[in-house]
Amino acid sequence: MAQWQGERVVQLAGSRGACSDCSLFNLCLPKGLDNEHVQRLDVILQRQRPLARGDVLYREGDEFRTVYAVRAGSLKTYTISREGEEQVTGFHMPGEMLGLDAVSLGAHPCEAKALETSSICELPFHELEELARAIPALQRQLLRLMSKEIFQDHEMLHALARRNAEERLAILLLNFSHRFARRGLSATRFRLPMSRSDLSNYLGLAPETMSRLFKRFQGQGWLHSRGKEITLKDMASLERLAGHCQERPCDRPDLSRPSGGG
Amino acid sequence: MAQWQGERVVQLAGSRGACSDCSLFNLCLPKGLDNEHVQRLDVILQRQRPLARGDVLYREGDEFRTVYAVRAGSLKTYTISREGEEQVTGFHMPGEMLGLDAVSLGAHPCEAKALETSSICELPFHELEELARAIPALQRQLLRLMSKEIFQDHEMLHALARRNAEERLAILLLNFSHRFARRGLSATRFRLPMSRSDLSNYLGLAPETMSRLFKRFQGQGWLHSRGKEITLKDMASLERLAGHCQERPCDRPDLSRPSGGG
DNA sequence: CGTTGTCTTGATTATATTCAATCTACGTGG
DNA sequence: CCACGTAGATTGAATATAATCAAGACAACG
Repeated sequence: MAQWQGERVVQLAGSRGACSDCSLFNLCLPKGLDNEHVQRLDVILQRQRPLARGDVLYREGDEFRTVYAVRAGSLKTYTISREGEEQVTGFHMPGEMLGLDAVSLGAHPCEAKALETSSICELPFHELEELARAIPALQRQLLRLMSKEIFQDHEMLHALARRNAEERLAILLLNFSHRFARRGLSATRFRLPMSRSDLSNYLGLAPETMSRLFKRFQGQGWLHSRGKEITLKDMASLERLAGHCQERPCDRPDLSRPSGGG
Repeated sequence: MAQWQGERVVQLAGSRGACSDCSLFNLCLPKGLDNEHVQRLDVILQRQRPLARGDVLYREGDEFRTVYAVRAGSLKTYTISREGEEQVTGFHMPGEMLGLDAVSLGAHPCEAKALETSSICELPFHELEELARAIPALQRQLLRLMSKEIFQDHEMLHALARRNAEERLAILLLNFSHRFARRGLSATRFRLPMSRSDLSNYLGLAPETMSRLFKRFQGQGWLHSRGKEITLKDMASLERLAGHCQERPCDRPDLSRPSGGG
C-alpha cells in the first residue's frame, strides 16, 4: 500500500455531516460538527505506516505531541515499574483512542505496543487543542473522552479492589463483548488479540490463574475458548457474576446543554 | 459567617498575577493567566455553605453542572454497586478538585461525602468551558487536570494489581505525605481524616487487614499512629516498600509548547 | 521436524479474608 | 462527672483464595 507514508490525509467530509476518519477519534458529535468542521478536522489527521505485532507506538517518557486512534488491529498500553515489571493499563481496539493520559506530564507515562498488525491514526495535540477552541462541540467531546477514561478506570479500580478472580474475568469478557458489539461485530464470538499473560496482568492475576479460570468457565458451559477465539455461551451467568453489567455509556450525542454559544 | 449564602464571589486578583480563589482549582498557570483572566475566572466562583461531616456533596446520578474544589476539610468519592457495596475511588484534600469524572455521562458516576467539616468551591462547568475557549492556558490546564487524574488512576491500578497489602499501605502513606507537604504542612506528621474502613476500602483490603498492617508498621518502627494521627518515622523503609516513590508530577507550569497563539 | 515461547496442569505455600469476640473512643443523657 | 450506647477499631483463629514453584503439553514458526 503506497499511501502509508505519513502524508497528510485531506479528505472531504461525507454528505450527511458525519465524520470520515475523524470518527475514529470519537471526536465528532453527530449534531455538533457540520461539514466545514469535519473538513478542518480531517485535514490535521495523519496516517502512519501500519504497526507490526510487537511494534511500539510510543515509549514511556516520549515527548507528548499527538494522540492516537486505532484504525485497525489493537494495542495494549502498560506502565513499567522501576523493577521492570509491566502493568497493563488498557487494551485499545479499533475506534478507540490512546495517549490522552500524557497531557498532564507532557510526556507519555506509559508505553503502547501493537498486539497484532495495526493501523493507527494520529492527531497532533497542539492542533487539536486549537481546533477545540474554535469548535465548542469538539472541545466538549475532548473533555468527555477524557472524563470517560477516568470513569472507566474507576470501574476497573472497583473490579480489582472488590471482585474475585472469577468476577473480574466475567467483567472483562462482557466488556469486550460490548466493545465488539458496538463495532457491529458479534457480541458472543470474537477473538481476543492479547495473550493470556496480558489478560491476567491487566486483571491483576497470575497467568496460571487465568488459565484455570478459562478452564472453569468452559467446564461450567459459560464459554468455549480455543486459543484466542472466544465464544460466550451463557451471557446470563457471566452477567450474574459481573454484577451490574459493565455497559459503558459510550459517546451519547445528546447533551442537554450544548456548550456552544446557544 | 455571613458569606456562606451561595452568593457570587467577585474577587479582584492579587498583585502578581497569581490566583486567589481560583488557585484552589489548580486552574491557574503562574505564567498563563494575567490579572484580567484571573478576574474573569474568579467571577464565576461560588461559595457554598460548609459541609458537615457525613454531608453529601453530590449523589450518584445527580445531573452534572459544576466541578468542585476543596477549600478546607476533605471528602471521599465512592461508587455504589448494585449490591450496595461502596468502592472508594478517591480522597480529596484542600486544593484538590473533584467532579470531573462526570463530564462524560453528564451525570455524576459517583457520590461525594465530606469526611469532616469542609468548605467547598464550585465552578459551573458550562461557564468553565466557555472561559476555556477564551483562555488557551485555561483550556490546557483543564485538559491537564483530567489527564493527571487518569495518570493517577493508572498508578492506583498498578498498586491494586501488582502490590501486596504492605506495599499498598506504604504507597498510600507516602502519597498523603506528599500531598500534605505540597500544602506546606509536615510530610511526616499529619492527620488522616478518613476512617480505617475507608482506607482499607480504597486499597482493596479488609478493615482487619488494615488494622494489622498499622500494627506491623508500628512494630517495625516505621510509623507511629494514634487514631487518625500519623507520624512517619522511617521514610526510607516506606519508600523501599513502595518501590519507585509515588511523587506525583503535579501541576508543572513549564510547558514546552504553550497552546496559545504564540 | 525440532525449537521456542506460551499455555496448561498439579502440588504446595503464602497471603489476605472471614468470622467472631473484645476493646476503645466518643457522643449522649442522666 | 459518670454510666451507657454505639460505631469503629483491634485481635485471634480458621478458612479461602490466588500465587508460586515445577513440570509438561501445545502451538506457531522457521
